[in-house]
Amino acid sequence: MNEQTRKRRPAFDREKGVEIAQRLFHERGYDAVSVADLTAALGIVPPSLYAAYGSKAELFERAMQRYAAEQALPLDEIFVPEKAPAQALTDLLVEAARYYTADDTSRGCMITEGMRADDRVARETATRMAEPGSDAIRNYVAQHNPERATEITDYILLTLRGLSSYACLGRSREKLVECARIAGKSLEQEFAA
Amino acid sequence: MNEQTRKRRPAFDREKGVEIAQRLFHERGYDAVSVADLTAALGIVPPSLYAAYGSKAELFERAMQRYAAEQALPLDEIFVPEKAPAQALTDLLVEAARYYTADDTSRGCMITEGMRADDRVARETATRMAEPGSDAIRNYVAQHNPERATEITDYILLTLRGLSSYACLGRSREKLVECARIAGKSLEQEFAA
DNA sequence: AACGGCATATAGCGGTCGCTATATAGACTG
DNA sequence: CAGTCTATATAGCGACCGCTATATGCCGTT
Repeated sequence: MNEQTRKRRPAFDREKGVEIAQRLFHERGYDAVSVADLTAALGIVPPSLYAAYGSKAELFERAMQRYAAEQALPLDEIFVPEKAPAQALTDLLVEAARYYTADDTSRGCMITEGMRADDRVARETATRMAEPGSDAIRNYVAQHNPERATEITDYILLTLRGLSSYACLGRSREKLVECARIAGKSLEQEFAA
Repeated sequence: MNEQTRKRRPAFDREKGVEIAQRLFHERGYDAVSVADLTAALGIVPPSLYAAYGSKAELFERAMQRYAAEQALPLDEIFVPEKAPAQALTDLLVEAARYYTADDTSRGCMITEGMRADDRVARETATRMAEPGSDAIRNYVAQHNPERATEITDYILLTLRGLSSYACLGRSREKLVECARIAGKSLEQEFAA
């Protein structure tokens, strides 16, 4: 019948494809996005996706790298020396609350949520991507309170997970920011002692 | 060939099936447990599962009800009148930390984690199951600090989600309990003011 | 003992999953 | 222009998904 559909279209934009995949994976999570969803969103067919990215998991990794490069919390700006540690870490939580609610459809932290994927490879990718951020927080805390560094860092990371999870439930930005502020009050006591 | 395999086995224990399903769903989450996993664990074939429970989603609901009945935090014991509110709520967080790490293979809160399932029906079931607990906490907080009840309750619920999420990552009971204690320090300030 | 009802069994439905073998169209090189 | 190479297209692989039509063995009733 309509043989013109076989007409080959021009090569698609790889980087644009990663951007679209990033949005999809962030909105729904690795497991809930199928290769069919991805190819439909990218306007291509499966062999093109595999030729360009290798696999769904590798495309996820590229999407995560793009996310980490563009959406990471600005730790450098938050951890400035002239700021009191408790204030800086509270700012970190509040800023996270804002980041996690910046987009109504892509809520929470893509890396944090990726660590809970059902797919083992995706989970390990996300866990690996999370390490630099965790290390940066741990290092900062250790500079100001080496004795309680582990405990305080765990508290921060746990609260960040709470913020991301709460954001994914659709809770408002105001709610999250208020929770971040309350969580920050514990830090004042930790650094005052 | 071996026609004796057709021999029908005695009826299986429905309640025992719910117990096994509860463990599986808690360990891996709704989406990651297939009907084949369930029937294999129960030692039955799919038609028996559907005859007994209706569907995977309905078996999940029964498993959740069993979990809520057996594993719910003892709010009655924690919210005793003679305890200071900040202390009671800190106890709640610490007790949650212990509950969420009671079993090495079934970590976190089954209801909390169920609220993030990919399947819409399972998610709504979990969300519905979570309401009584949230309401009980909100009522307790409102009795002691009506002006800040919403904010404090959100902070508690968010921290509980953080604890559950951290537990699912395999973090130790000691880590979780310490985080719960740190989180509790914010509450002292909230109720002192 | 005969029988009806039901929970089991076998077998397989239509659908989706991630992924790929093969063919062909277009771009680049000589 | 002819030839080569790559990225597209069609079509479909085997595996698994939740679920079920149908047949049969067992039990309780009479």
